Amino acid sequence: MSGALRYDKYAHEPFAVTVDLAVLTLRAGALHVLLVERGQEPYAGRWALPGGFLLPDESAESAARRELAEETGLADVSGLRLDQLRTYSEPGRDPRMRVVSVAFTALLPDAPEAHGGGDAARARWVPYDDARELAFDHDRILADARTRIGDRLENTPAATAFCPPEFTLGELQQVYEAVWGTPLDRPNFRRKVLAVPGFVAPVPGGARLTGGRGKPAALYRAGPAATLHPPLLRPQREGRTT
Amino acid sequence: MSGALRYDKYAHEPFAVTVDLAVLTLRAGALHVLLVERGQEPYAGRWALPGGFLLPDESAESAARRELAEETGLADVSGLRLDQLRTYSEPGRDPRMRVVSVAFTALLPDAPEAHGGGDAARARWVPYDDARELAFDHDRILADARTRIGDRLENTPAATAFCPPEFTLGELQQVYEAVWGTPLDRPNFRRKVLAVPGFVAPVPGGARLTGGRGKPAALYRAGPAATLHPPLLRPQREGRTT
DNA sequence: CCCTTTTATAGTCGGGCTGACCATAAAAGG
DNA sequence: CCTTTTATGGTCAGCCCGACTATAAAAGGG
Repeated sequence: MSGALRYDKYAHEPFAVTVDLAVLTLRAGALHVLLVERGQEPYAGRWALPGGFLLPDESAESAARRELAEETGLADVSGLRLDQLRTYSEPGRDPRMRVVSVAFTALLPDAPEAHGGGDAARARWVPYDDARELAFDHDRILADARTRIGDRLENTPAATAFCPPEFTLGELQQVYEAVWGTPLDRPNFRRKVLAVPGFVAPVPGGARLTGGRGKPAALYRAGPAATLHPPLLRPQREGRTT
Repeated sequence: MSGALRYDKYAHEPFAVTVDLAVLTLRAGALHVLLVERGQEPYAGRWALPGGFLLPDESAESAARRELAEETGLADVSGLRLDQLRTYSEPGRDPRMRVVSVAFTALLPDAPEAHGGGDAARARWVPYDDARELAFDHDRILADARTRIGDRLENTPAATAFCPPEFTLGELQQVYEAVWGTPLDRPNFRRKVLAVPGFVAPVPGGARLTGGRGKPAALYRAGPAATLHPPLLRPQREGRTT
């Protein structure tokens, strides 16, 4: 380590600060996560969440947005919503030195194929269940991200972030089913979604025809609500003591 | 700033990492927060949330627990639950240098008077509404903490953390009313609390007599549940577009 | 000592939401 | 033309909820 920082009357060791991103999308009805292949030690050749170091004059949110653009080549990063997940600071989570990492979640509609860029040797969308044995403590970060997203689906319109600008209620239901891992009753789901003011709004005149196999579904857009009242609670989670 | 850290092929500026604590309690039916008076610049003489720097070999959670013990002299810090709130990393939040701060919340039963220690010139319990114009961005952290705690009261037994080991349902209701800022109907509150499995359990044989003004209330202890099913939702929050 | 006040607790009742269904509509495919 | 598939509409009983009334058991005051 290089010199200690002088601050008040203490001498403080410096820390490296990074961001990690759990970027989730839905492909073919299954939850996928964006991973990059590490090019160097430690964990060379292992898959990891995209991320990187904070620059001297940017916030963690800015760094997360920059890294996302650099490592994935996504175009519309500016309009994308990033949510802080939590911060991981255990000593030893990076074998080389003290690294404190601020983790974020981001949700995308069905994704353009990612092309690795920046530090990442390669970038790929991986089915959530196949994303195991990641570098560092990224297994845990990813699990925390899924838990958090599942909770947010109950109280916020976050599910619409997985959908294109115009979507059917069937697509929205697929989001809930994929994230919660539970099948839902279609008529009841529709009734509850439409009962929440500001969750979704029908697009003025349209229905979707050519693609569908059955009766064409009505199209909706995300509504103005920031929170869902009443919430869309998951089916019976029993009271876990854990 | 002193030397930059060498990491991978980049040279990274070092950051100072701190923890800040929003420690809340209930006194006389009102929400109070633990504040310390700053002894030095910047913000000398201003009130601030307790906190401090991470040591080289401790996690943010460990640092938060240590700082809480040092600055308040509380005895039972080991059994106390700390929850990560979020991390604040905007450049300029500390006028001297880059400081990234991980904020925590902690909930206490009616509190032993805090005696300042460690860095803090003085430590005091301050009514939540009087805690304004704090140092740094602590106004915002404190507001975020209250929002978070309010949400947690809906889905977790967090409210019991404000109560002594044995408490009445009236005391528990005061917690909800103080945090949410809303009066609740007593019979309905009782019915809902008792309907949640594992939220509270009656203490084997007791009722509380001497202190009370009216009919003595039954005593309860916190139950084993980690989440509340069904949740105790706040009264009609309208769907805010914000 | 009685009566009022205060707090705890029990119960009631109608409306609304929920889950489990059943029914119908509108397309594609053979 | 008939089957399959998906979307959408409707029903119905049960539960939860908010609002409210009633009763019980203590303290306090005249």
